[in-house]
Amino acid sequence: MSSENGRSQGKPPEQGEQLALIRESVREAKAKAPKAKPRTWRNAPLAKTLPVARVLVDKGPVHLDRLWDYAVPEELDADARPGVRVRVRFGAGTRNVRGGRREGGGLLDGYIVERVAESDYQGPLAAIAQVLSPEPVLGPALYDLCRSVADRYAGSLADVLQLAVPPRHARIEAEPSPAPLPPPGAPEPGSWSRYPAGPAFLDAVARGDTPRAVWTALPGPHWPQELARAAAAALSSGRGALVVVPDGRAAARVDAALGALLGEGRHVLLTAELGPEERYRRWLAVSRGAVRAVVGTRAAMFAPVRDLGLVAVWDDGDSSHSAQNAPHPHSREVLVQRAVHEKAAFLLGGFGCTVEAAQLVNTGWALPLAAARETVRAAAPVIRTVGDGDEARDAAARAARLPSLAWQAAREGLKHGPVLVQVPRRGYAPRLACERCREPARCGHCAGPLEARDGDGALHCGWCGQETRGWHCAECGGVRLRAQIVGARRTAEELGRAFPSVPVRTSGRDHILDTVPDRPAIVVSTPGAEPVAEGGYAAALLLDGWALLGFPDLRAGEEALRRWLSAAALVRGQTEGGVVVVVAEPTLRPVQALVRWDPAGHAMRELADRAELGFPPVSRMASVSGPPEDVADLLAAAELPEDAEVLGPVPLPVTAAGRPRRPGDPPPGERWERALLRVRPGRGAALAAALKTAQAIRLTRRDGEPVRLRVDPPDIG
DNA sequence: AGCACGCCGACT
DNA sequence: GTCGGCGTGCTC
Repeated sequence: MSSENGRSQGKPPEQGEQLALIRESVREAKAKAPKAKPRTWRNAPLAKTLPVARVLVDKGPVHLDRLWDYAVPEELDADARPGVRVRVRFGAGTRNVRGGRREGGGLLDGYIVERVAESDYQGPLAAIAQVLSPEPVLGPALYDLCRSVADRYAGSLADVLQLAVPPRHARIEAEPSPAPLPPPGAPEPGSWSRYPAGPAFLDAVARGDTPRAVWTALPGPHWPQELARAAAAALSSGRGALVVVPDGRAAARVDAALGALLGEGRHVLLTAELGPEERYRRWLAVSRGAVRAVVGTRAAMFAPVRDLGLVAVWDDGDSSHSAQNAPHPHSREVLVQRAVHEKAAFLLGGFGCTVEAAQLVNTGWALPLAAARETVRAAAPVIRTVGDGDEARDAAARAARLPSLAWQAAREGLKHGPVLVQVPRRGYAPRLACERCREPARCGHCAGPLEARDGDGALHCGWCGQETRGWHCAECGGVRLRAQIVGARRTAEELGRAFPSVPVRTSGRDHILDTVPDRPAIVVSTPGAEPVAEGGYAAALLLDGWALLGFPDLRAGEEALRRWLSAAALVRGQTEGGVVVVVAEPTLRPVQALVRWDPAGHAMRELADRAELGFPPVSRMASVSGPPEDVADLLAAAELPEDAEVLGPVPLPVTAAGRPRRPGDPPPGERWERALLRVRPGRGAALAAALKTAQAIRLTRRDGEPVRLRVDPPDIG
């Protein structure tokens, strides 16, 4: 890790510096104009000090992403503190009309951002209509955070606020929060001792320093306790801690670990499952400083933890770290910003390693935190690979559609404990098979699985990518194909027949098992839903290699490795006889990284490739999508940074009618295009600002449809 | 987004 | 004259 006064004290990879500068210069220019004495239409009595409130109007016109000055009437002076929710009149109807004055315009919700003595605005100020609640929910730190997140993602402040500030429940606000407990003592390093730099990281956090680390976690069940200890170290320094994990299950485990370490009352769990009222209750406890430590899913990334001492993210490669709502901030990126702005320590951990994490290390912004090679080797299971084409010789293995090696590993493992079988998620990448005899459709060049991309009828090999024309079944001569999705249930049935004396359990999207007992059983699971085995699995079979690696995405390899590592980390270490069999081409890079248990090395090599190709995160990208003429319009109007490269636009696949639409897809039947914009990393803020400005101009003039902007588009490739 | 103002042609 | 088309610009 690095420390605040250490060598790696650098700039974060991306900042809203550019926008901040622009705003600053606008403010300076305005400051030269004589400031008017604040006056209202009716000359109503104003607050004696700081009579002007700078208000962020929520849900106003999207492009009016700025603060508005309102007068603070004397009777609202006490309640109208920075951060409170207010209602204000906003709209053309509020203006003076001829001789008389009329109050028109709608009442809009907003937040007081600050109170100032004078306004830059020359005209008469409208008065704040109402203070909705005296609770200051948008404090200065949270406001600054939302502002910089909006800037980075070319989104509006109001959109970010929607993610960051939960809706109000008056009844909950009326309840008092519990009294804050004194800081706990510094925690023992515990299993952090397995990492050479672990205890030092913990010490630095406990001392009040701000070390930053990218942590490659050892396989096994210790990570929730390790995250809890890191959080406890921050608390012991008198500061707060925030831990963001991908899903509710992981959050519950860290929550339990925090409870075991700190008792009750020093931390809260913040997840969507709580329901709006309980969530607001806990959020308020954090906002009021009654609780200093938070663990939660992505919405918790904005949690207004007081005097933040540590931010931590677990498994940042999991796609649920990206918010579903515009402008789609990613918890890793938001917490990088918070670590810098709020001067907190930073811990990014997982079994895998994303290229973005590798980039943080590569730029020297964070230091690697990993165990010694021999510690890793002992803790990890033995990994064996088997090509998908391997013929099974045993009849039983063939019946279960398992290669011999996988079948043997399962049979052997079942003598010692539960065996995990990871299968592709239904609909993830449908495998094609002969409609008549069910023989899988294979590529004529390399025997890889054929896939139908884009639904345009063309068949491509999932391995070598070559197109196959005029397919016919090698077995029976059939010419019609069907999608053969072998889901968890079918696999479970087949395995049940192959191992009739062993119970078979399944865990998948709709029915997730948390844990399984330490007894022989076959546990079939889709990626991400793997139950924890109490004594570790004796073996695991990873059967979805072709599906994961065949996915046409820049991250396919990284994502396959991440899912394999997550499953394999639940298996006993090799010293306890743990074995993993992965059905995938052994020459492929992610497969080799799994065999060597070297996620960080894999990420570094991926990063080097991306650098060569100019792909993110070595460059910064944004996408513009919409009807072709609107995309062209916006690109023509935008004053892009000089070095910005425009790739495309290219047509997007048309959304088929009736098909469930994923967010970001064009409306059914519409022909949309997408352009990608690329700049070097330091210019990301300038790119976002240019796009946002161009979009705002379009919205003001109301020419054409608004286009969709997305910074860090997820599906490049 | 709304809403008002303003500068044009056709109507009681 | 003046009613109302919608193009343009502002909203503290």
